[in-house]
Amino acid sequence: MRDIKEKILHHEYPKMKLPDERSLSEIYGISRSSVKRALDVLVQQGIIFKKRGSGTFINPLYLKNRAMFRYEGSNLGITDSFRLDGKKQGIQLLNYRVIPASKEIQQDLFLNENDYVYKIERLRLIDEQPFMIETGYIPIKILPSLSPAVLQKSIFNYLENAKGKQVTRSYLTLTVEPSNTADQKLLKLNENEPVGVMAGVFFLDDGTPFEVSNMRVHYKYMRFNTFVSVGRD
Amino acid sequence: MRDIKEKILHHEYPKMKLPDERSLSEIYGISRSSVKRALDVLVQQGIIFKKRGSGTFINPLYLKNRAMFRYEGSNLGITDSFRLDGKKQGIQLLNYRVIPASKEIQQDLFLNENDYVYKIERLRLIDEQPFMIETGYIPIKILPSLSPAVLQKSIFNYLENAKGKQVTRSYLTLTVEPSNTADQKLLKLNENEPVGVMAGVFFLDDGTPFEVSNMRVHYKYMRFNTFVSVGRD
DNA sequence: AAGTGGTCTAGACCACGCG
DNA sequence: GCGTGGTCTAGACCACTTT
Repeated sequence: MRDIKEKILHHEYPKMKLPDERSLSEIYGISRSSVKRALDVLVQQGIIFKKRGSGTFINPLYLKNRAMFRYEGSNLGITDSFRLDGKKQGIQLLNYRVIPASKEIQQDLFLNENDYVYKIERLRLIDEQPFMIETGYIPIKILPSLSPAVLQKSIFNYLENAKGKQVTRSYLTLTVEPSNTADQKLLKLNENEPVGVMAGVFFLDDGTPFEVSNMRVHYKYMRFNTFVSVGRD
Repeated sequence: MRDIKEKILHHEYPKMKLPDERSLSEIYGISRSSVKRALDVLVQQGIIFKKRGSGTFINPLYLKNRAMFRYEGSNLGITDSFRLDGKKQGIQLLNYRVIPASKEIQQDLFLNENDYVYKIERLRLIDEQPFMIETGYIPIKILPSLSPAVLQKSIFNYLENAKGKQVTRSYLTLTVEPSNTADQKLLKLNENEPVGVMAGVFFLDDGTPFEVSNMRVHYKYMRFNTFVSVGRD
């Protein structure tokens, strides 16, 4: 997959068409099924598309306008899902305590009756400008040692560096709401200025639900790019 | 896949856990590979998640979020992307004319200097309730015959039924804005009630950019579910 | 050690598009 | 008719979790 992607970017398929799957399987010395798995990922990323009976083609738009497609579902979490290019990020810890997991959170994180979670409220800033209020719930059994110092930085980075665990997926619901008084105060909004809300669960690479998060985002900073493809139901 | 989805929605897996893949393959009399393909789609849709060594679990958030109108990663287009379970949809044509494509639209739709596009403004309703203002630009050369009658219904369906072309992908940017006076009037919003904006391009299955669209959605009807996974590059 | 998902294989047969 | 992608099979072996 990596090799084919490279070749596409380096224009090594001048006819905008890939070799057929059976040839690719021979070229790379792998089974056709494996070729299919690889190509299906590229389809998902919008890089190629397949036409039954005709072949597999490179999406010209991907080459012409790579910037447009570059989210590629490959950015996740706060640290890089917002366009922070070179801007200075800040985190202000608003509140932080350990509480018993509510019924709802138990359900979302697959916890038991007597499991505890951190409740973490943070204000995120970019270039001194507050742009997001984040409320997160993390099971203490996943991160038994979480200090305020760590919470001033990216929890995801901490997880990866200190624990070798990666946050690889999230299931988020995006909605829109008028701002409430807390939003207005913390995010410096007027009464008629709204927030975007991203709420959901983050998962570790092994599938463990890791955090329930609710993010209220200043509307000017709320921007979400998505490449949608039709599913066959 | 359909059967399992049904069972999930009808809470027929009370432990939030599916049978293991080998059992499913026996239950349905299919190979384990086929079970995997089916489950992988449900994973992609954020309905379930898998934990190697443990099993396959239902995403509790998915059940919670089965609210009214959803725009899912797996569905596209207006007609079926919003889950309109039994509700009556309406379309009101606000405005409709042919204009030269602006520079920006030329770029987005890969048009030439002197190409023309339809500019189509429509108000969408659900159960008599207006919920979205839609402004679309479509090249006349793709749909030379577009009548107001067609515009009262789904353009995507028309494309598929009359022209045999399918809209299979879109690239959308989601943002949040305070409502303007036009929004307030058409969508029956108060001054401090916002709209969600979905703007982007729709593509045909052969990769042709087909429509530039801007959708302003009543905030109560704006709900976007997304399952993000980190790409392995 | 047993159970569960992850990856991969080598092939069969089907459905679609095109010459 | 032939070449192409689509679907499916029946298994092998690996990696991780739980008992």
